[in-house]
Amino acid sequence: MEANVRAFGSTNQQQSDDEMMMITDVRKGPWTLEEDSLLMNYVAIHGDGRWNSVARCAGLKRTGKSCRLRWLNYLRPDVRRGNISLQEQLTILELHSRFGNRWSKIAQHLPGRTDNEIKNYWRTRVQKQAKQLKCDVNSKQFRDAMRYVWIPRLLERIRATPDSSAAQPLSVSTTNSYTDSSSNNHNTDIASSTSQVYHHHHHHHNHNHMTESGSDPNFMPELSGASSDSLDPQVSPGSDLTDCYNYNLHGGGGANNMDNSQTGSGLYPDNFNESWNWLGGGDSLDNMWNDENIWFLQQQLLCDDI
DNA sequence: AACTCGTTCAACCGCCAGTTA
DNA sequence: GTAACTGGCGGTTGAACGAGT
Repeated sequence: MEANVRAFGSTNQQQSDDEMMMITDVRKGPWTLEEDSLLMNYVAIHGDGRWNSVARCAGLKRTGKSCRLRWLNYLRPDVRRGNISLQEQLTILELHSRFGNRWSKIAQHLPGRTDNEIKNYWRTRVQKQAKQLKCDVNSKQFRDAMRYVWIPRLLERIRATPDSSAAQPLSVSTTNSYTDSSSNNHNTDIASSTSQVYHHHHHHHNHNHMTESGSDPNFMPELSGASSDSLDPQVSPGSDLTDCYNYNLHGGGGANNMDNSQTGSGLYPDNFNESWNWLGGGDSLDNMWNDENIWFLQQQLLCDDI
């Protein structure tokens, strides 16, 4: 699995990486326990930054970039990995609508989360749903789906969730303890030190029956004040956005702004209803845009100005 | 049991902007 | 001014895993 690969390339940067490594073999691939230990110990003493120097002085046959990535995404003390809370999901959706694929910008508003994790979340969860809806993740249809469905439903779920009832044991490492993180490994032979890969899987399908609502077309700008910065981290029992789909556009008898006139106008793909219906559900869809919800949004606006 | 397939996520790559000599 | 260096970013890849058959 591990690979000692002679670095090569045509750019100046890659050449500099080569030179930094004294034209020796550069290790690539998963980090070993020993490498993590070397890096953590070095950073603990000397601090981070100057990553090429870190790699060299710590005795790691890694590029500075690799060390930086490992530290930022895995080893640093405040990194959080694992289940993404409802608030975090909400924040990601909202911030992505504002910033697009500027993952680091989004990550700034999610303490402990890395741009890499948010990017992975988006690609694996959100883009998957776009694919199921047979629309492009950047399409208006999909943006509207987020605006009118996911975000209202997330808000509803957040509101409906007592402070701790939605929280599952945080399956993330909140410290840089190698023991903590490795304890989450699945079938990883730590002793072999050939890989130290953390895996966790979300297989929650906690299909709550929530209300859904259509909403003000200006919803997103108003919601733009929301930020997880001001919210306690919670862990969603299901970070999969499908949890938010559990409703029936036409069933359940609820009012819905995504009515036939909209779906028939090309705003939503032909299979839109089917894409939602596969999740089941059938709740009342009205009342989302009631005073309480507006109040909730206003509170979020007050909490943070991004 | 063995195989295929889909999902997840750690880690890599190329590019670029900022900094330094 | 500029070439080299460094770090940050977004896109992509592929190994590991679970589920399904």
